[in-house]
Amino acid sequence: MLQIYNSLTRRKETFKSMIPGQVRMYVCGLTVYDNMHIGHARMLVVFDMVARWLRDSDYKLTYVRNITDIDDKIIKRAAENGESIEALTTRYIASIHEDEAALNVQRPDIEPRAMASIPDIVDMIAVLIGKGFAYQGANGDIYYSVNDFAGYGKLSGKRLEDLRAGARVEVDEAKRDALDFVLWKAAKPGEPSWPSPWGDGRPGWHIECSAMSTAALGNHFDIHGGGMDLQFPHHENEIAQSEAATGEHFVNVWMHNGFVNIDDEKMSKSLGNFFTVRDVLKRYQPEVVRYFILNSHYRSPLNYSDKSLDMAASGLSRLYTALRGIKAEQAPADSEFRERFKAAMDDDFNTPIAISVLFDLAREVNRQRDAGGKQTGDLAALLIELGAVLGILQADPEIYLQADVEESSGLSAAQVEALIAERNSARQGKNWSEADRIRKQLTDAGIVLEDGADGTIWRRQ
RNA sequence: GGCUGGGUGGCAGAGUGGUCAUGCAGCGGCCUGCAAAGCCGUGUACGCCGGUUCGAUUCCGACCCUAGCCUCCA
Repeated sequence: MLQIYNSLTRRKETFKSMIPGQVRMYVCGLTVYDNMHIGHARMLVVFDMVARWLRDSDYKLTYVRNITDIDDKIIKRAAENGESIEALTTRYIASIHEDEAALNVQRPDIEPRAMASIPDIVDMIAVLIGKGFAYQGANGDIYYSVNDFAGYGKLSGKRLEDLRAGARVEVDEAKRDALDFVLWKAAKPGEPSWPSPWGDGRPGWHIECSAMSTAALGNHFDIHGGGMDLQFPHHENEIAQSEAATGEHFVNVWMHNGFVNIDDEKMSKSLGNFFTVRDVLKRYQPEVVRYFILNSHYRSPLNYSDKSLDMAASGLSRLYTALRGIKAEQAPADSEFRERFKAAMDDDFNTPIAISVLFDLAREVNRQRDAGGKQTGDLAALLIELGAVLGILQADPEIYLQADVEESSGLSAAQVEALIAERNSARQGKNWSEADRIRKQLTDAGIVLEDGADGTIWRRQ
């Protein structure tokens, strides 16, 4: 039985899908005006893992993740670059899709874009105005009236009075209440706009997700995800908009992934302390990044550093080393490892424990191999199969272990093999000092040699 | 100030009312020309102070420290 921590109730609950055997999930995607950083990668990998586990648990999943392609920052960036919004967003959507593919993140079933969803957005705003939940300010903007929605604050545990007491709430003459948020921004010169019953303009950010999720999945669906920072106000506002518009309960389970930190401080654009996925992939294989992310629980903070990535690389190498030189056979249907893995994943997607099961399984593979056991190939197949749920261990071990990255020490596979051949002829002549000299040269270049009965194999550190 | 979280062994990171997390690093052994990899063995970890209990890192209370949100943000 799958248990999921629900941000709405602040506890773990047994997951029960609305339609037996089917799950509908919406996740807030990226605003496309720059390359993605490791924090975005975490969100993508976490919900990819969730999607894989739901499918592995035999749910028919409809996974929707939006693209925000119209927004203040996009307009600003396009103006700075002197390019069109379309050119900017097209470029970054392509970049993000490339990074996703590198990280082995499967594409969502539906990837709606805000600009293509304007009619749905306008419709929802019209309903909100009609029901008295929204009004037009003196400046022409349409606002949501938080005082008219009784449940405002239920997701984030905030009360309107407390929010008003916060010193940083902006004062805006056009709003009836300082906490009211914009649904439709009246057109400004030089900015893109669309027609609406309230004049030309463009949508506010929050209404985009309400409209896109409802259009794709209906008024009421199973899971809504996103980063922890979206809980308030974005998700709170989505609830207010959608529930006011439809009169129905919006989402059953709210899931929020934790942040990636640098030196225990949130990684973010505004703090300027972020690492892009592209930069990190110059030094580490994408699978290392994926392993690093899944090696801690999705709700915990994750501290990024070279050291932690190095440690992740070491751990992943151990798993691949267990698979090295073994022909995978038939994964056993019944296995203690399989059961433990499932129990971990069913417990609110506890991937650190699931990975620990992989290590236990790798040890058993190694033992069996050392003992010449018949089950070696079967257990290796199981290790690969369970790895697939996490999106790891799917490469040929030889290829993974010898793969080069852009910023490496620089020895090509051919150079390594030439040096190995040289060393092996020295070894044949029992010229140990020469053999050790060559090995030292390789070690210094990050190449690890292993002399076995069938010859010498190598890998990158 | 309000609302959420978190403080675990050298490091990373789970978890639990009373023998095991797991990984990295370290140490000893086997193996090896020597290594590497692997296997075996190895570490009196749970912020502080009280309380409940036969027994608490795990439950309760206070305290200290820390992160996030309250403004765009995965």
